[in-house]
Amino acid sequence: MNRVLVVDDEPQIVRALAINLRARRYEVHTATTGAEALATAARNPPDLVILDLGLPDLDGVDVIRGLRGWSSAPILVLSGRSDSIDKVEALDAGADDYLTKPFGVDELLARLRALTRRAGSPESQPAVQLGRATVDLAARRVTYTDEDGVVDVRLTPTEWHLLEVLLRHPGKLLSQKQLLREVWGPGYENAQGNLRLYMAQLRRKLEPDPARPRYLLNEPGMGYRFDPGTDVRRH
Amino acid sequence: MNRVLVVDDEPQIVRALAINLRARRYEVHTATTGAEALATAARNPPDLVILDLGLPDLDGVDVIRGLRGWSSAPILVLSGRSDSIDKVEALDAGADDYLTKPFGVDELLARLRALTRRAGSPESQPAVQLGRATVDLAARRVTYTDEDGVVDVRLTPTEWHLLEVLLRHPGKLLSQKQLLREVWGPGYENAQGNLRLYMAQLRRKLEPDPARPRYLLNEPGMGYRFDPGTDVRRH
DNA sequence: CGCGATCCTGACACGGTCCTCACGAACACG
DNA sequence: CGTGTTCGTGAGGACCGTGTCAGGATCGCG
Repeated sequence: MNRVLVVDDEPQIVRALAINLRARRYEVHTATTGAEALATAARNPPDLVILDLGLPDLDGVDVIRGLRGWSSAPILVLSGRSDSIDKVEALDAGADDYLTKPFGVDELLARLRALTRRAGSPESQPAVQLGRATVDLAARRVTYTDEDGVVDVRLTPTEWHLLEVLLRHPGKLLSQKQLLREVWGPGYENAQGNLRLYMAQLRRKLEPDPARPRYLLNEPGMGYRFDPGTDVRRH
Repeated sequence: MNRVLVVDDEPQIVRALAINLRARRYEVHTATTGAEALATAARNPPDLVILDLGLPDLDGVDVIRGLRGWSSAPILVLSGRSDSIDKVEALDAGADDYLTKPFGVDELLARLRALTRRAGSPESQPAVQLGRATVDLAARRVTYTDEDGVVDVRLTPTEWHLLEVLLRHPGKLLSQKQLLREVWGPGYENAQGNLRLYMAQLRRKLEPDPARPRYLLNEPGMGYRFDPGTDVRRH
């Protein structure tokens, strides 16, 4: 929940933002053109996008549409133009916020917090229990309480990303395509063998009995779902 | 998903916003003080809040906290002050957007659309009841409330597809051809045996008495219909 | 350059799902 | 009462999706 894509045609602005964000524990990827932005986003699907509208190759609105085609990550638009029409177009194309230059870094960071807060809202609780395993989304940490003490469980980046997507939609069934798009980006939608493999690894590391999963469930032909053990049904 | 609470101490601004919003089919409630805002919100829980920070009685941030205590509706803050510190405080207190006066109405409306778009997407839970069975289309999950607790019911992909088509047209009669074309695609329009089989499976899994269906009904020679159980005992 | 961790691909066994076929029941009609 | 049609139900085999393992490619790092 902290991978940010920064897109701006002025390298010094990108650098400045990246430094600020990395200091706040964000994982930052950058791009200076629209095409590069879409390619980078596909390779490392972001949880958050900071997008300058004045790009040399593509119209900013087209970049928004390109991202919205497969990602639902919040998009914060930066722009030098303060015309009302530009803002309306960008927001209606799928952007979530619009900030005109020059801006204060404090304000930018506050708006990013507001966006991530809402994007991750359904899961306001930072720690999720899977039997004996405890997943702390905020701290990025998994512990397993064995018979004699707590043990740290190490997850690879891809395992984290997959687990995060599942845990963010408790009880909801996610199709293979959805999962592949979220974690590996579009273009990997047919790499189902991949998904099976990482699901198996997650089960091996988290489930009490990996052979018969209780939390990371599969519905044949449909997809996967995270079933919180004793959950409060809501509607 | 369209009830808006407008809070501003200047009545003419409230009036102007209310007119604009009502013209766009929003249901508008208003308040001119912080206390009144909290009271009105409690009486008519809003889906969206437009809040001016310069209120006479309460600090705006306190109003935000008061709302956030029980509501997760998006809050858009209006303010005459453009200081960075004010924005950061409001956003970190739980506001979702911050707009400084003077502002364009177009921009305000576009920001409202962006907020409702994101807040409204995870909701809209269309849970359909079929007697003791509950079908959650969004989560793709079916539960059956037995004498002793809730049991998960597993449906195969084709069963889901067929059920989905039926539930999307409540009470409407659908011919065999329509159903076959929708679920199996064109070319299978004569495989009526197929349809009978899967209808039987759905009834076995969902109906209280599969031999005498109450929800998944057949009209001989015509087709099938989903009767949303208004508990009309027919005989 | 070597080493470890991570990521991806291919292959196989198993279980579930899908479809076809066949038969009995209910009903309308002459 | 016989006949035809339509619907419900059961059983069987072909096929697809899933879990799992092994092995190679790639990347980061000392």
